[in-house]
Amino acid sequence: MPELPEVETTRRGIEPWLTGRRIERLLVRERRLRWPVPRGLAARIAGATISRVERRAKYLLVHTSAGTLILHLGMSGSLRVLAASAPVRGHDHFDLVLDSGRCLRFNDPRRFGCLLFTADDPLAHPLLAELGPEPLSADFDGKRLWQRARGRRASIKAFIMDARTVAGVGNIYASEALFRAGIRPGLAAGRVSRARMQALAAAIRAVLTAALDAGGTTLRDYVDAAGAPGYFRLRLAVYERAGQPCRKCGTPIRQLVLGQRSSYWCPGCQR
DNA sequence: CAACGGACCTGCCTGC
DNA sequence: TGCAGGCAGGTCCGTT
Repeated sequence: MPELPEVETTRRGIEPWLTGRRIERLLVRERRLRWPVPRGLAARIAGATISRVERRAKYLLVHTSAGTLILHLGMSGSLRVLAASAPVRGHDHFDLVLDSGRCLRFNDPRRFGCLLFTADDPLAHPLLAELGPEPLSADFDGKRLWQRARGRRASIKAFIMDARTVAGVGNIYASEALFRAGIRPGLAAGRVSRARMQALAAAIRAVLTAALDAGGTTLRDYVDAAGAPGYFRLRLAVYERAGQPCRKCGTPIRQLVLGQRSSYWCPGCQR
């Protein structure tokens, strides 16, 4: 799935096509997503005007005059802006049809994504209320990371992938950020020094920014709003590079499983 | 509370 | 060739 850079790339791609448009209708072909698409949502949203498209963590929030659509891409989801008449392909689960003749089409083979709705403040929605700070915002720093890690015995990798610690860091960028910060992924979070947490916060910010500049990472399914892949895969230092030489020191990259997720690291560069 | 395993789902790859 | 098993970018939920 899409982690923060892929979701933000999607947001930037769809936003100009959506803002100011009227929703003609919501066409749901498959309501069985991570949570069922709410019954009656189509009737509720039809005719509403879209005011803006926001991202919080890996959620996309489509603000409209009727309320806010809450979207998540799950592991394999993507959103594209297409002509409303474009031929439907497998796993095209819903279209948000706009008055421009185009539609926002959601495709998700694994159906881990979702389409929900709230008429209230979306940031107060149960799925969003407990999220940690945005990593590219000013209220995210190493001091905060360090304070939260006190007494934690879980691995530093699992710790930074916990959305309550920091929002938007998934499996790829967790490994990549730890490589950049020189920290072994299996180290207990509570044993990482304050100085190294500062380096880690900076590394998270740097890797997400670099990935964003490259349009994200495409491993399998991800495409942006225009159907194009992201090119950060070419620049991954460790992710899915087990056995290959570290680009910095030549040591073979190692793979291990932490919290049921594959993790990659360089024994030469990471302590 | 923190930590862990299971659950949700399809597609693709490997090995027997 | 066919089939079982494992794995994949997320994250909620129930249990220890």
